[in-house]
Amino acid sequence: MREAVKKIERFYNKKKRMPSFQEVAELIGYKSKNAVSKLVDKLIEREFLLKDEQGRLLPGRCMRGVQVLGTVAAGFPSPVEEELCDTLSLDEWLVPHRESTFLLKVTGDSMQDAGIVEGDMVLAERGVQPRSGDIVIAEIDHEWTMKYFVRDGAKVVLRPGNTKYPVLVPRCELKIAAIVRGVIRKY
Amino acid sequence: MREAVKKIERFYNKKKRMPSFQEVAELIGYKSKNAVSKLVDKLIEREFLLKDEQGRLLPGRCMRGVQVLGTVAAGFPSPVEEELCDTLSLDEWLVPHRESTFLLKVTGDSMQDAGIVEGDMVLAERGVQPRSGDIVIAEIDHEWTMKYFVRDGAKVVLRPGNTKYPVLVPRCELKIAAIVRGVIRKY
DNA sequence: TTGACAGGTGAACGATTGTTCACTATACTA
DNA sequence: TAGTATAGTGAACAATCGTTCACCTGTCAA
Repeated sequence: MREAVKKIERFYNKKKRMPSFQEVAELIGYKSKNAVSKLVDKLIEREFLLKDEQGRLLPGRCMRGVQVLGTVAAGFPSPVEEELCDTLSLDEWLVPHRESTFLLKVTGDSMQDAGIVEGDMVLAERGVQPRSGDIVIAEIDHEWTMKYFVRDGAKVVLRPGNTKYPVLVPRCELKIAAIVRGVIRKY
Repeated sequence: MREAVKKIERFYNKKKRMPSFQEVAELIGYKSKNAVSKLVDKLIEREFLLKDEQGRLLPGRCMRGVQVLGTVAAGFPSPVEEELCDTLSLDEWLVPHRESTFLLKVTGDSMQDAGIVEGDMVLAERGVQPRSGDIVIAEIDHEWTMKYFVRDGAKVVLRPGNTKYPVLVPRCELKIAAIVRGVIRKY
């Protein structure tokens, strides 16, 4: 049962598509597609799988993404609780609009107080109106930089997340290219 | 051409499976599957799509994931360069082993010098041998915490990423549950 | 001992799959 | 003006799809 889900999952990760009923049969060791049909019904009930309108298999919520557990400081979930956990696809969670989103590598330490350090990847979204306090990717006086976007009365300034650096006041022009939607660091 | 890719991409994101040739025809406005067949051949050549061994469509590298651009401080890519960019699936990039990886919400500020602040999500992987300098999720003297794992001679200590807090030396027992593989922050 | 039931087999079904062929229309080249 | 790719149509093809039916096992409770 649980074993079958894992095998289907492996198939999906390798081939990047869901198996057919016949392939599931071969995967598990069944000799009949009917056995698969009954198994699939149960897996759908437990949300491991989905079916499209033509009966083909689709990955359920449990097939893609990462398990989400509790919090670090507030204690660690027991193995029993883990079974009840939710799963989350990083792509779907972090990237609502694929076309206008892109990834940018960070250099410099001008945003380190915001927890963004050299080597981090930044998820930025184009074509969104920035609000005061947002972190933005901007072109100020023909130079590209990442800073806090702050509306100070009628004026707009770019404030770094590091007291070592000065607040930038646009002299001739300020173009907001994108706002930062997320930060990703990989060790 | 580019339009067709976008329509297929939308189909894939919505239905979580690739369309059949007939569905592509309806999507684009073709009345013949053969027209699709010829179009697909070209899209495969440009790596927008793939085919499996049975001729079905698979998402190519360009269909999933986020565009990766240059660096922030080192200048901003021009629109021409963007076309040459690579794409990256966050799930595949950050989660090599789905079964042993999980997501944990961070509370407290004990790792803020490492750029991990309250509210961040931490990607942790179970069952890996920690090396000195790794950030780990550990149970020290029956309490769960996230700290640097430091091998100090023969002894092992847990060092926080914040000078406000003391270095933890395990009194009775220290269990390393997982090592931190990544940090994710969403605004 | 009997009955019900869950789990699996095997075969047949219509529907849909991707492929292929002959054919038409448009656009561009020589 | 004739010739040649390019792009799309429409129909036929075998193969595969998921579904469904009757049937064969065990297992467990009454």
